[in-house]
Amino acid sequence: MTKPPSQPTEVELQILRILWELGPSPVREVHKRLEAEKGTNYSTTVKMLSVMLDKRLVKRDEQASPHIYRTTVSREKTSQKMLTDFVEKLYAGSTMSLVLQALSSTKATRAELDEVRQLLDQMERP
Amino acid sequence: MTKPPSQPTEVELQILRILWELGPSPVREVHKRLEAEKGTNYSTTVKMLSVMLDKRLVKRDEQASPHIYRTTVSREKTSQKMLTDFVEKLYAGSTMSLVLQALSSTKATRAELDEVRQLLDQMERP
DNA sequence: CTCTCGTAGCGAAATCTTTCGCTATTCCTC
DNA sequence: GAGGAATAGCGAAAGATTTCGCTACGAGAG
Repeated sequence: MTKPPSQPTEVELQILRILWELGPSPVREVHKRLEAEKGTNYSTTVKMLSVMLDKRLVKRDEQASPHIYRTTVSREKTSQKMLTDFVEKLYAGSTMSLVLQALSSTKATRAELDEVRQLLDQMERP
Repeated sequence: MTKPPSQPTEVELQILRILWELGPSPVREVHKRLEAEKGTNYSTTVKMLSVMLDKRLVKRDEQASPHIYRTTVSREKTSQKMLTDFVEKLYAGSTMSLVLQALSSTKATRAELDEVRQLLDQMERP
């Protein structure tokens, strides 16, 4: 229970994504989405949320009549952490390797490319 | 068994990494590394390799006296696939969002930045 | 007040992944 | 050839994650 908080699991991440998108919501709303994505039972959603509550991935307002769940972790922090982990596992920690691979395997509009260029320039003057 | 081939699991990936690094190797060699990383038993390594054999993640030469295992998937293909999946799950499929986040959260040398610039330029002329 | 429906909570089953004990089998070494 | 060490192979336990059935409670309708 008090382990080093590891990565969210598959379903946990799915739920986090739904909550990030919807904002604080009752189980019912989360369930609607989850069911649409994978056809699982309402009980499953309730249970998963309770598991996530234990892990402190979400918290809830029990005052509100249908309890309202909200994430305790931001999308940015979470994806940052997962990204770091991902880079560590697959690119031996080299973020640049990942960037190069990501870029070279995707199409991008002129505007997007410019945006990246701008960021690169910005990185050069601290 | 005949499911859509999903992502390699944690340990599977660890073993793939070892094999990518060492090249084709007997269990013993893989085990040395794995044990160093997480102190598991020799039997575990054998079993994991056999599971991975079932999943076609590795193949082996049974002629050679200690059997020789080798990956069936390249590091590039695999990381590409995992990257796509990752982007899908966390950035709603937008590779550019990932690139931006990755860049903005890392330090890079001048040379590395230039390398990225070069790639960007290249992407602009089809 | 009683019924019904939406909401909550659990425990336990199902699934997957990881780990290892025990048993062969092979192959040196003496 | 006998004994010992390295190599293989399983099946089953241990763990982790996901799923759901069944029960209970509370609020509003009749």
